Amino acid sequence: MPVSIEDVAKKADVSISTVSRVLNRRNIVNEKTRKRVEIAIDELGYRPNVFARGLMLRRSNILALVLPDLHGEFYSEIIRGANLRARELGYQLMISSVVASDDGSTVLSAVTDHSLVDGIAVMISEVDSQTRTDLAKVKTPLVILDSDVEGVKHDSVVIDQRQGAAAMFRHLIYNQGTKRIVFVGGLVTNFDTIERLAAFHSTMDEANIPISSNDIFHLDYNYQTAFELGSKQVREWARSRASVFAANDEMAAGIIDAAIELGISVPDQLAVVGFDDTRIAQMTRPRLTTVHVPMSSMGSSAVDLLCQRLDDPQRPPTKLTLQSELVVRESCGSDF
Amino acid sequence: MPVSIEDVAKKADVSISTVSRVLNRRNIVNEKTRKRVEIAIDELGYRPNVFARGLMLRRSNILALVLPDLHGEFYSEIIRGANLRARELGYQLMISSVVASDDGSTVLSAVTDHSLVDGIAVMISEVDSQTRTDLAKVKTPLVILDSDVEGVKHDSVVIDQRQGAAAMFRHLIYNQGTKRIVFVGGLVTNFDTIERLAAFHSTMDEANIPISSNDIFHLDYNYQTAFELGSKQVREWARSRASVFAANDEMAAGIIDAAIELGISVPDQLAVVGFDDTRIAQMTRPRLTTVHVPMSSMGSSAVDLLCQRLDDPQRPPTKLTLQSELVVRESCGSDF
DNA sequence: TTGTATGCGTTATCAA
DNA sequence: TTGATAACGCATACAA
Repeated sequence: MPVSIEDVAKKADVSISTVSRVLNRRNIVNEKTRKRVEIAIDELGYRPNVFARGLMLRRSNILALVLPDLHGEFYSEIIRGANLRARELGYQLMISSVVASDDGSTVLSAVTDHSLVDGIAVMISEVDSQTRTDLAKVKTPLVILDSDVEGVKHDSVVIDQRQGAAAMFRHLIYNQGTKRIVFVGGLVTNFDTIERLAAFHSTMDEANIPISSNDIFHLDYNYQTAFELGSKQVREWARSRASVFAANDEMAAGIIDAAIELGISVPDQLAVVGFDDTRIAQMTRPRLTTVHVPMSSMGSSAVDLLCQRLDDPQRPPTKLTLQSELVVRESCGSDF
Repeated sequence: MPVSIEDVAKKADVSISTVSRVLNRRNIVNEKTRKRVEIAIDELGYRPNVFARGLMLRRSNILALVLPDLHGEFYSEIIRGANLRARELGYQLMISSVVASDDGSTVLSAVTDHSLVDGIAVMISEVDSQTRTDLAKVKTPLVILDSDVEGVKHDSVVIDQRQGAAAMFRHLIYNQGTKRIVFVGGLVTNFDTIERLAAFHSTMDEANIPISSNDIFHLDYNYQTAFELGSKQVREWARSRASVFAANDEMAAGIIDAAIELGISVPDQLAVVGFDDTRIAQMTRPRLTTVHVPMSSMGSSAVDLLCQRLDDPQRPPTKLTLQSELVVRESCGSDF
């Protein structure tokens, strides 16, 4: 049933090599016979068999994107960016995500098992040594997204979150006159949280504001848990005129809703800011002051880097740093 | 560099057929030699070449998921469900999405070009005849998501939205006493919109409430446009105690925010309901009354159907209907 | 400019 | 229970 290169050759009355040439290096083949072959290809609806071709070329034109989770706007934007760019460059994208039970190694193997992918973009948010050693073993071109796995000489795309976070803290401190900032982050082991926490400490130091360890919370990036935390804490926070820095927009939204439910006005009585600048940021009331993270660019850049390496394997490892940017909207207030 | 089945054979001092047998039909091979082969495989870190194997088996264990867009919670949940199930069943998932400029055919060809996928799940929201004829040509196992392409005898997964939408309209009419419902849908050509509009008409007929054509709007499923529409219309709607049915949660959120911005209370002065039950539904204030659509089930069911067909190509075409369900929360009010 | 022949790494058939 | 060998569909070095 499937039509092969041989069928085309027969129909066009040429050899299979000629057909192959028409398909690949069009130039060296005679204008007339080329036409004939092309017609045959068209009429037969011939499509080269990817397996056979892959066997020769050792290329599939498939890229893999491995994400820690598929939940939420953040990841879907990365997928979107990656997918778009991949198509532009003539690649297909395979998606994989870590299931709860997985550890880093499972994921990688899940993808590398399919030796067919030409390259893999992996987002690593939790950096443990297991993942690190696993990664070192991979021979397929690899791009690390988000976090930076030291000692592994792969390409990577990272966000300069320290700078974005610092801009946010400074805005809160110097423009809004905040004297106390509550930090609501993700897990302690989460790379993003670590980075933002670092920015938190340095900026507060710089402003000579002490940080109470009671003002640092580690949640899970979800609306619901943030809402629950907010329900308990929001009164006290408001009383001391604190500002709340949530490490993503969802948690910010959760805290805002908790505050409103308790009759505390945001931003008048409590400033709450987010991170990422997902669409949620414009859907809350007040709209979120947040830090814009170029999510879809992360995806497309990862694909770019991957393709560049495929074109030139000798290329020295590149670390691409994307900027994050403070976006001031309403939730941080402007007059207290 | 890549270790082949021959290397393993040499190391284990057997023929390649024995190695192959160990890999596939373990039973017919002697316990001792099997052990030897397995050790060799392990030590060499051998992984069968997917291309060569695919060439023989005509199977890649890759499924494709083609979506009209990658924006938003709705699609990402479908991807999530599909991805999870695919992994459970030992498949990898390839994602493709329609870019704005694409028509239906481009998408399909983009995937089918890679003759390597074992099956394709396509979500079709806009049904035009072009897509229809294109689909008919595809010989790869196909599952149609969401809409129902008549005359094409493929498997499909659809949502019983009429029933969910009808439940919503009835709730509005009989429980909430609404006398006027404003319908805010997507494009006129959009399958979901068509279905829900049908439910709208029949339920209103059933209740003997006339529908003014001025009360039917066709937007684009986005927050922003809904917000803009709301900003213009919301006063008038509230004045006549209308209820607003938005065809997805995002638009409902947009309208609610527009209302609130104009000092109109939801649901006290205006009831607004959504559709889909994405996470947004719980993040608005008031929380959205909406219709739950089993998004991740759509994804996983599509994968299921695909795999079932792969196992049994003769199987008669199956149409799987997933139920939608009214979820009453706060935005529809309960006392007017 | 075109055709012939070889090999890519598997699985499957058939003999041993 | 094992091994030799023929496909699978394609790209390519080499010959014509």
